[in-house]
Amino acid sequence: MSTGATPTERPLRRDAARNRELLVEAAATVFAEQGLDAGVDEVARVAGVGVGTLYRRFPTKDALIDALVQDLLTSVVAAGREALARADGTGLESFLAYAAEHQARRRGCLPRLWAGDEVTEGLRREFRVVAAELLADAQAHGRVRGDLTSQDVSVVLWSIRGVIETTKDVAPDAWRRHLELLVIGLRPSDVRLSSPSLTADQAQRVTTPAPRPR
Amino acid sequence: MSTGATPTERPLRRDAARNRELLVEAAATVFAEQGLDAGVDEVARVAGVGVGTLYRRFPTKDALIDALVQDLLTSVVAAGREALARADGTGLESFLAYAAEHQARRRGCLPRLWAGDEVTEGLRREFRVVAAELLADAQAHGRVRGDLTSQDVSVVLWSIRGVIETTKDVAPDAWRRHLELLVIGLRPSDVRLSSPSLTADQAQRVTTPAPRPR
Amino acid sequence: MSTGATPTERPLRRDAARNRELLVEAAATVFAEQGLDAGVDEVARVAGVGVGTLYRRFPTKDALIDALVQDLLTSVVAAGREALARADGTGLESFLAYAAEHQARRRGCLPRLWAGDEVTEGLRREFRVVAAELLADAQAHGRVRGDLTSQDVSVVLWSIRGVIETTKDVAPDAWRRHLELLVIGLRPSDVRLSSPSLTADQAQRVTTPAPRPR
Amino acid sequence: MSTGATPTERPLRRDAARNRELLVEAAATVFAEQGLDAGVDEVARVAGVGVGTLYRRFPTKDALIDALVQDLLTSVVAAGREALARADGTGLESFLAYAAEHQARRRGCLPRLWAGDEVTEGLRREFRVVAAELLADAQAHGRVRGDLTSQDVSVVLWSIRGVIETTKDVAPDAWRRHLELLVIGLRPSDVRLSSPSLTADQAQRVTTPAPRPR
DNA sequence: AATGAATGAGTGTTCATTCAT
DNA sequence: TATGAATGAACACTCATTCAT
Repeated sequence: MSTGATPTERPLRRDAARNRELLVEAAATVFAEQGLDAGVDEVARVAGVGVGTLYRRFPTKDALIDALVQDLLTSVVAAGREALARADGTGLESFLAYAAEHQARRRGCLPRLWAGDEVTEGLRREFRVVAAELLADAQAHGRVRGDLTSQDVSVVLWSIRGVIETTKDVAPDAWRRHLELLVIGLRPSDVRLSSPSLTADQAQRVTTPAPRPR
Repeated sequence: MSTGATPTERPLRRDAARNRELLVEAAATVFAEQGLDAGVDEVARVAGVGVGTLYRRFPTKDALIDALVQDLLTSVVAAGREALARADGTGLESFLAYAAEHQARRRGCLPRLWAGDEVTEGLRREFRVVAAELLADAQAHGRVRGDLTSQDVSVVLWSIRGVIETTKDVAPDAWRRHLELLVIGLRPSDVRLSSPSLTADQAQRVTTPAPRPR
Repeated sequence: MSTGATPTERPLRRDAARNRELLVEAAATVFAEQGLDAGVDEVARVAGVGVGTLYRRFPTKDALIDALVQDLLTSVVAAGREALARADGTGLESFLAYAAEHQARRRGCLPRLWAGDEVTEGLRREFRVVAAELLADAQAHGRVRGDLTSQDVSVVLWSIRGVIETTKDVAPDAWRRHLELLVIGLRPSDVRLSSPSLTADQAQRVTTPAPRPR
Repeated sequence: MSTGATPTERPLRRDAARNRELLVEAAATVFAEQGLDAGVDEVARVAGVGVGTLYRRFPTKDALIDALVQDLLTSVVAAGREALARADGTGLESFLAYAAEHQARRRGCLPRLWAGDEVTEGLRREFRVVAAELLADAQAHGRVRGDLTSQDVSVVLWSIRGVIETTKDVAPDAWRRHLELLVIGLRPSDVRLSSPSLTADQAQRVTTPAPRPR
C-alpha cells in the first residue's frame, strides 16, 4: 500500500544502503592501504560513521571482508559470463584482463579472495566453472595451448595477485605487462611443459580453508 | 670459515648461534603455517626456547622476520652470481627457478620479502643488480626478448609470490608450471608489448617502504 | 475508573497506555528469562514496538526496571492492607504467601526489588509499615513469636527471593514448601534466638542504595 | 637437583601462586561490591596486577568466577564431610551454619554458585551427596522432620543466598537469625507440609544450566 | 645467559541511549 | 508519534615487549 512500486521510496533504507556503500568503499580503501589488519575503527572513521553502524551492517569484521570478496567475485564471474557469450575464442583473454583489473581495484581483500570463508566459496565455484568454459572456447579456436587446464587459468590470476600486492600504489598498472607476457606464454607452442597442472581437487582445496582452525 | 679456530674458547657463542638457528627455523615454519600474525610465543615454543631468549637474539619481531628475509635474499643473490658466472645466456632461467624455489621454501616471509625494512633494502639492491646482469646476458644470447627490462625480472618473482601464497601447502609446486609458461612468454617474439615496463625508480620505491608510517 | 469517559477524544493516550503495558509485560518476561542484563532491544522486540517507543515511555532502562518494581511493590502493599483488614492474626501468613507469589511471578526484577532506585523507596517504606502492622496483629493473636521484629518479616521475603532466583523455571513453586517450613519456625516456641534482629535503621539502609555510586 | 624438597623454593612459581591468590581475593572483593558485571580491569587493578596477568592465570572471566565457586564449594563439601564424621545428628545444623558463613564471605560469586559452569557441576554433585548423608544422620537422631528431603537442604542454602545478596555489607550477619528460625522450622513437628519437595531430578536441573545458551 | 611471568596498549564487539526520518 | 538506524563509551581478551628471578 505505502511501499509502492517507485524505487525512490523507503526513507531510512536509503540512508542505510548509503552507509553500507560508504562502509564497503572505506573498507576497500583502508584495507588496500594498511592491509586487513587495519582496525574496524579506522574503517568506520573513513566511512564517516560510528563503529556501531559498521556492526549493524556487518556482524563481524570477517563479514565485512567477505562483502568485499563477494563484490569482487560477483563482478568477475559476471564478466566471465559476458565474455563467454562472444564465443570467438577471445573471451578468455579479455576475461583475464577484466579480472586482473578488478583485483587491482579491490586489492584490499586479495589475501581473502582465493581462500575466504565458506560464504564466498560458492562464488569461487562459479568462477571455476566459467573459467573452464572460457578455456574450452579459447582452445577450440586455437588461441591457447591445448594442454592447459582450467586450473591454469586460476593460477594466472593468483600470479597477478602477487604482482598487485607487491606493487601496490607505487605502480598500480604493473600487472598489465605481466599479463601480456603471460598470455604470450599461453599461446599454442611446440615447447613441452614438464610440470603438471594442479588437479581440480587441489584447486578446490586451495580455496576451501579448513573449517575454522579455532 | 670466519667463526674462528679456537673451539673451546667461546662456548656461549656457539649456543647462541645454535639458538639463533633454531629460532629462525621455527619462525620460518610457524610463519609459513600461520602467517606473519602468528605470535612470538608460538615461535619460541616451536624453537624450544623461552620468549626472553628470542628477544635476546632479535630486538623485535620485525627483526626476526627481517632475518628470514635476509637469509632468503642472501642465498638468492648468491645463486644469481653463480648463474651469472656461466655467461651462456641460460643463467637468467636457472636463477628464476632457483629464486622461486627458495621463495617457496621460505614462504613465511613473503609479505615482507619485497617490501621489508631498511635493513634488508641493501640486499634487494644487490638483487636488482644481479637481475640486470643476468637479463643482459640472456638478451645477449638471444634467449629472451630484447625489450625486457630488469624490472620485468623482479615482476616474475612477484608473480610467483602470488602463486605460492595462494597455493600454500595444498600444492607447493604449483609455481613450477606457472614459471614454465611465463618463461615461454619471455622468449623473443614478434608480438609487441603495449604496456610499459616499470621504471627503475618505481621498482625501487616498491621495495622501499615509507620510513615507518606511524 | 479514572481514565475518563470521553472515548474518542484522547486516542493517543490509550495507545500510549497500551504500549506501556506491552512494554512492562515484555520486560517482565525477558528479564525473567534472561536476567536484567538482557538488552532493551530484546524487550522492545518482544513488546512488538521499536526501541524509540520504549524510550518515549521510560527515560532509561533503569526506569523500566523501576516500573516493574513499582507494579510489584504496589500490589504487595495493597495486599498487605487487605490482609490487615481481617485483623484476626492470620493476615501476616497470607500476606507472606501473596508477596512470595508475586515475587515469583515477577522474578525478572528481583535483583532490584529490595535495593532499587530512590523512586521506589517510598513504596518500600509503605511495605515496612504494613509489615509491622501485620506482625503486631499476628503477635497480638499469638500466632507468631513475640520476639520477632518487622525486619524479620522482610528477611522472610528476601530469603524467598533466593529460592526463586535459584530455582527459576525449573521449579517455580519451590518457594512454597520453603515458606511453609519457615512459617513453622516463626510460631511461638520456647527456643531462644541467639542472633539479634536487624535494626530498623539497617533494614532501611539495605534497601536505600548509596545515591548512585558513579 | 635444584627444585629440591624444601617447600620454600621455586622462585617464579611462588610469585605466580601469590598473584593467583591476589587475583582470587580481588575478584571476591570486587564482585561482592559491584556484582559480577564488574570489569576485569577493576579486578586486576585491585589485585595490583595488569590484566594480562589475570588472563595468564584464568583463560576467561568465567574461569575466574568459577575459581571462586570452586573454592567455596570445595570448602563447603569438606566441612560437610567433617560434620558427618560426628555422626551424632548435629552435623546437619553445623554444616548449614558453616555453608552459610562461607556463602556470606564469598558472596561475590553467589549468582553462579548454584547455576555455574559444567566445570563446577561435579562439586555440586558432591554437595548433594554430603547433604543427603547429613540429613539421614539428623533424621536418624530425630533432630529434624522425617519428611524432609535432601533437596530441602539445598533450598535452605538458596534461601540464605537471598538474604545475603539483599543485605550485603549493611548487615552481613542477617542470615544468622534467619537460619535459626528456619532450623526451628525443620524440627520434628505435627504440622503437615502441604507443598511437595523438589524432586532430585529438579534439583539437579536447577544447577545444571543448558549447555551454553549461545 | 635463559626463562617465562608480567605488562598494558590495542582489538573486535556490544548495548544503552539519541535522533533523523 | 513511532521507528530503528546511528552513536561511541565500555568491555573481554590478545600479544609484542620488558624484567625479575
